[in-house]
Amino acid sequence: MNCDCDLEDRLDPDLFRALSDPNRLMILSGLAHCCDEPRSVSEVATELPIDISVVSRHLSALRDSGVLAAERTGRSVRYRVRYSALAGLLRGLADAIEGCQQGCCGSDCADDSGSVLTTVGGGD
Amino acid sequence: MNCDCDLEDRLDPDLFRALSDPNRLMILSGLAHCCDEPRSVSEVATELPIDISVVSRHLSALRDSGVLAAERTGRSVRYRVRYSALAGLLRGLADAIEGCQQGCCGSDCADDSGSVLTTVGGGD
DNA sequence: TGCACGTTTGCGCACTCATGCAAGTGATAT
DNA sequence: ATATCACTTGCATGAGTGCGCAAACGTGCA
Repeated sequence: MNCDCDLEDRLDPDLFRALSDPNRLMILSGLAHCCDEPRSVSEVATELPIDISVVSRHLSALRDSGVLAAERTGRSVRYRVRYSALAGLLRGLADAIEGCQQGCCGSDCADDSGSVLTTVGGGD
Repeated sequence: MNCDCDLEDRLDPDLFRALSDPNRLMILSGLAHCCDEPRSVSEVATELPIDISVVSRHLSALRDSGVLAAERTGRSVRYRVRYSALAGLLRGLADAIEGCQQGCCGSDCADDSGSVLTTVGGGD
């Protein structure tokens, strides 16, 4: 597919996988409301009904997928949300998706090119 | 948390769950490059190395999560990408995340309000 | 009515994953 | 050095999921 929208490169299963668990989303939401103020593992764990070892694993998963950043201070590890990176990823994905709709790809799929024009603005 | 960014409402585990499988993402990417031209289950299945019954299940999952729209024409079911809905969801989520960073929430987390200003522009 | 086609669903299997507990690691304080 | 604190890492278990095969379902055609 001769397309310039880079959609398949932006569709990362690992990122969505990290965001597919309710407890991980609660962790992300809680950290996001901290206004860039980092939180330690034990602080995050106090707000959740799961074992602190599980929280540690969830935080590591969110860090590995690029959602959170970790920083060691003394004997505690403080996590914070990578706001700009995450928002940028989501916006880039939104742009790539809408770019595909407007016919960025070549001739392999657009077997009737007129439909592109007739459906602009009328979709979902 | 007295926050007006609606972050936890936008963080839907089911949506991310639907996007967490590589084969489902290949289906979505393939359909997105069709420029709003619907594809039937069997047409989608020809481009994937998995059984058509599995493809049918994947398409249903993507439809249930709001990513795809389905329409029956004769004895075939044609799926298409809900470009605007999906892009809008992602942009709304990006806005909500960045809104949290800039201190939309109240006093429960921002225990030193000065850090909000000093970290603007210097994040991740 | 009978048949062919496209799609969906039941079922079993293999695999992944979230969870809790316990043990291990690293850093600080006494 | 020893103890304590914060976090991480095996390990086992139960739940969830992707997969293929076969049967069922729905639709259109002869």
